[in-house]
Amino acid sequence: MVDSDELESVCKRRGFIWQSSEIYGGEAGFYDYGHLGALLKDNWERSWKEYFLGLDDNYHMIYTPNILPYRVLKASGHVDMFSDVLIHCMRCETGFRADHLVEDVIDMNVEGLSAEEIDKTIEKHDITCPNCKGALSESDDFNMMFSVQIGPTGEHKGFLRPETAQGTYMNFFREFRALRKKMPMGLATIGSAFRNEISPRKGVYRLREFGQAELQIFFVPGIHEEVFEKKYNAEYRVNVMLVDDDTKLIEVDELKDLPIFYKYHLSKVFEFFTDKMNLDPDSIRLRELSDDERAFYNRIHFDVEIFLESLGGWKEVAGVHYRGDYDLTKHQKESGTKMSIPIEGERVIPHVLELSFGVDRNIWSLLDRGFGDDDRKWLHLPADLAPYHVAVFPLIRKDGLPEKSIEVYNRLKSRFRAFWDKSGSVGKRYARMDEIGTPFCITIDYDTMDDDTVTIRDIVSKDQIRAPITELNDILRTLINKEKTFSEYL
RNA sequence: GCGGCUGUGGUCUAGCCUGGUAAGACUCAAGCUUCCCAAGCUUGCUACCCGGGUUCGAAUCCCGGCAGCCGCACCA
Repeated sequence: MVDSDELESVCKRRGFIWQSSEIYGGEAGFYDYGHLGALLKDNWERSWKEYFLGLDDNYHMIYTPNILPYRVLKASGHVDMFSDVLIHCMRCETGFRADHLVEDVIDMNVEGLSAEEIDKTIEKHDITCPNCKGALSESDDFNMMFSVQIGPTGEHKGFLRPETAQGTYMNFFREFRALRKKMPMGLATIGSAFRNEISPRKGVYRLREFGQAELQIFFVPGIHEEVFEKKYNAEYRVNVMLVDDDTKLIEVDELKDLPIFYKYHLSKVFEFFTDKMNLDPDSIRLRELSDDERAFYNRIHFDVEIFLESLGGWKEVAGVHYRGDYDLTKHQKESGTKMSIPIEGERVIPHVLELSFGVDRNIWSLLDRGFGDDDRKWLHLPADLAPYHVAVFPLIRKDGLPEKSIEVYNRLKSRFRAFWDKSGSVGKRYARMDEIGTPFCITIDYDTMDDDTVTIRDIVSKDQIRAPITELNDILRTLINKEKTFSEYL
């Protein structure tokens, strides 16, 4: 059982994550990454890039701005759809989402209606507060986007982007040409997105500014799927929960109604969590969303959920969304810029498969799943993601051991993220490294002074091996890259 | 946004009811000690969420704000 108070305490004490602007009392929905959190986040992002760009030679990274002009988000539908019409009872003050209230009472689809239209509907059907039958206020449009004024007089309206994807969609055609018209094409990006959540809570899980890592894959169904079919492994096993069903581990090919391009990427996403984040398959599931839960433009939608005790259960950390041609069609129509590509003499607008990851939620998952406070407090992180790969200590602080340990540290620090310490006892230093997830600790003792060998201590087992200083680079590299396990060196 | 609870060194807590200039544990830093898993010793840094009010005097009582937790609502 993860003690989330203890985990939070470690995060603050050691330098991972804490509330932003805290010296002024803080503001809900914003978090800072300290020096260890920043290392962990950078490492996760690097691993994500290596893995997902590695899926295909035509998958690439791009970066686009945080601020988008009004017209972009008008075209994407966010100005109209990314908002809630709120209403409250004038007697008992209870607040409601106006569209839900109207739908409950008169059974009509009010999606996309403006505040004025909803007010008219409420008046027409004489709808009152479901709690106390009191009269309802006029409804109020609440858009989840942060608006910004661009330019000296603010004459250009814009928004902080509510998702990183729109910047990518707008670049589809330029990159299609720059990449010499090769399809399928993948454009990935990592960056911040902003949503003015009504009630951000649960630490880093619902933020107003958060990181997204997204890969948008462009292709034309029936034309460009061969690439995926070749890579697809029907026997790959994934943990899924279908609508109205229990969680079960099955071969991905048993997901019969899904196209291969979808199953291929779904299984690769699952593999990222098991192989790169080292999460137990039992703690990960792919959950199919019902029609109600899915955004209207998503044709197929599975969320990746991880069981996080600190947040009370299964929590969404990523999603695989088949968005069809919705986005490119909208941008072609509103911008007047061609988004279609020539296929057998016709022009076709490509479809999009989106792999979307919440960066902060993924970082939190590593901390939650990795934290143990049984006999000791320790973090079990994948070695290549840990803030430090290796720490170097003198066993005791005399007889030249500290100087020798600095020599070893200097040999390692250009190749690894290394840390050197001499304060307290060696046990204390191991404990400190346990707490921040440093997988390996090297100790210089009296034998080192005779024969230039050192001990390497493993965070998981606390076992030690003895190795010559000259072999440290190779041993650490094979351990961090998982070419060999620690026990194979025992 | 509504209701309930809460806010004290880096972390976690005591003190608050019954106003009189803050205590402990751990952590951290410097040093001593120490031949492998938070030992011990010495010294040291660091706090009453913010603002206003009552009072000779406020961590303590009152009001307002902010933040956090729980519940409701929300989560394109």
